[in-house]
Amino acid sequence: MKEQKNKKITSRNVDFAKWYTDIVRNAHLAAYSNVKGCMILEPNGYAIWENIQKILDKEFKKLGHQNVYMPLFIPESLLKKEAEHVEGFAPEGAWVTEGGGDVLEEKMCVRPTSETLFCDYYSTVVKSYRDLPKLYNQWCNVVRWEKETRPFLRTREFLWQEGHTIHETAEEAEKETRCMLEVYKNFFENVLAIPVVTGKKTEREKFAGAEYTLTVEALMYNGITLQSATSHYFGQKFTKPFDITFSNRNNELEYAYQTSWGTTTRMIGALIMVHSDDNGLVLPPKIAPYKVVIVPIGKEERVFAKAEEIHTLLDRADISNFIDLSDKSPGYKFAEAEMLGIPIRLEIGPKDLEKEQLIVARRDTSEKICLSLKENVIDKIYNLMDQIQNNLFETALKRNLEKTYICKNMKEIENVIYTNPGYIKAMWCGDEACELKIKEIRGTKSRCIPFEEENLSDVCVCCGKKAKHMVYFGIQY
RNA sequence: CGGGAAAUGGCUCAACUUGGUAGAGCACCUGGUUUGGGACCAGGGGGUUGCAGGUUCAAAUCCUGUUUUCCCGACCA
Repeated sequence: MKEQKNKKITSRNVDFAKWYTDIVRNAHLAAYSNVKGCMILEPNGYAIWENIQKILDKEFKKLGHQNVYMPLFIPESLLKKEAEHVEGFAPEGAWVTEGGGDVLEEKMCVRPTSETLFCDYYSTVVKSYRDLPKLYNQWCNVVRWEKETRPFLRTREFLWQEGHTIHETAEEAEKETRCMLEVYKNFFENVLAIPVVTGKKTEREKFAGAEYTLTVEALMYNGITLQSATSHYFGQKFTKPFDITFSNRNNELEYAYQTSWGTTTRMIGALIMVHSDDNGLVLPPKIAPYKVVIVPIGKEERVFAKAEEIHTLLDRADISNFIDLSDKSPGYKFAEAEMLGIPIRLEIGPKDLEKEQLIVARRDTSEKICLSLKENVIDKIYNLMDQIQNNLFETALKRNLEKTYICKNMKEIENVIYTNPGYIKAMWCGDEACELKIKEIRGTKSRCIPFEEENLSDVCVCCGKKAKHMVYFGIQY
């Protein structure tokens, strides 16, 4: 075989970190800027984000949520109202101290998250149980001054959505917390084709200021875990300091119950690290900006005419696609389409016209098949997109299971983490000291306590005392 | 924020050790020939060497500071 020229990216198994950034750059998802940790989202990356927004937003609205927009700045006094919250976010605050050349009387934090802004607003508009619930969400950017940054996975500025809801009863708010977690889980599994583990964060790992935090955890190709979405139950922890009261059905003044939930552009990083390969990005059809690329071979007019015909056919079926009319060789176009992660490639050349067929290439398996033009092309494409979507999910799920280990003692954890990392299922006594001890092993943290716990053993993996919970542990981005 | 490495046309690198007007491949533009896995020929454009100081007759090269990127830790979505 002829040696491939212009081989652009580092192999995934040689240097995973370099492979990752090579994909980010070569698939034109994002570029670096002059500000550390602030990236330029390029059209291909932003288009994925737009699809994420479109699909999630629809789900949120189906459940009665409405979009709002809060200010970018939080006055210091407001941020400080809930003690745990301010403590949690203090190390990563970005502050504005001057405006228009004058030093500000009160410095302002560029929002790291908007709980305090929503609370401040709710305190003025919630009067009666009749005003509840408020089911608000906002799509925006937030800033957290991270020490170490990585495109998509950890940036100082990132795009996200944050839902903030406020309810009449604890039950209703808790139901919302759980419900939104399910929305995320379904989105990850059905749209992004990323299998996830869901559960509750330990006290140590929960959101600063929450009663408890529910989480969606995903496992990357290299066995590193990624916290991918969270849903928090606040109870009255914010409504008390912010004095959000309402007259309940018994005409008593009561503090309201609250939730918040969010997910970020980090998901794009997960898409790369779960599905992509040495040829570039691989995208599940449901999230791919373009589902199909048509590559005409040669310059015959009848070939272009057929390509146009297929293009129109796909457009009418609402399958986003384009014809690659660039002045490149077919081989170049194939490689480029693979780098961009387009799920399906159609090749049309003179030979195909003779045989009344198309060549269909799958991005996920590299398989090429002949598709007769006498058949229903659209049905076949729909069908193939489903197959690709399912295959990506199944492949990832299979890998997750292979990378899930049961550990009964610290030695076993060490062994897994240092040789072939992944999810570690282990029993835990509930003591933070044990969590910290486990963290000494390459930063292994508890990911979550799953909703369905298994009884792997009666004793804690660390201290040997009576176990309270089964916990997923792992190293994380 | 600690420890390490790096920054030279869009990309990958050379020139730096020993200071003397920055060079190649790929990419890009023009014309032509091509087209079933990263085509070929000919011509052409593009860099005050990350930024700011300093040393020197002279700095990509030596010195200081700074910014960004990558890797390993600590912190976190």
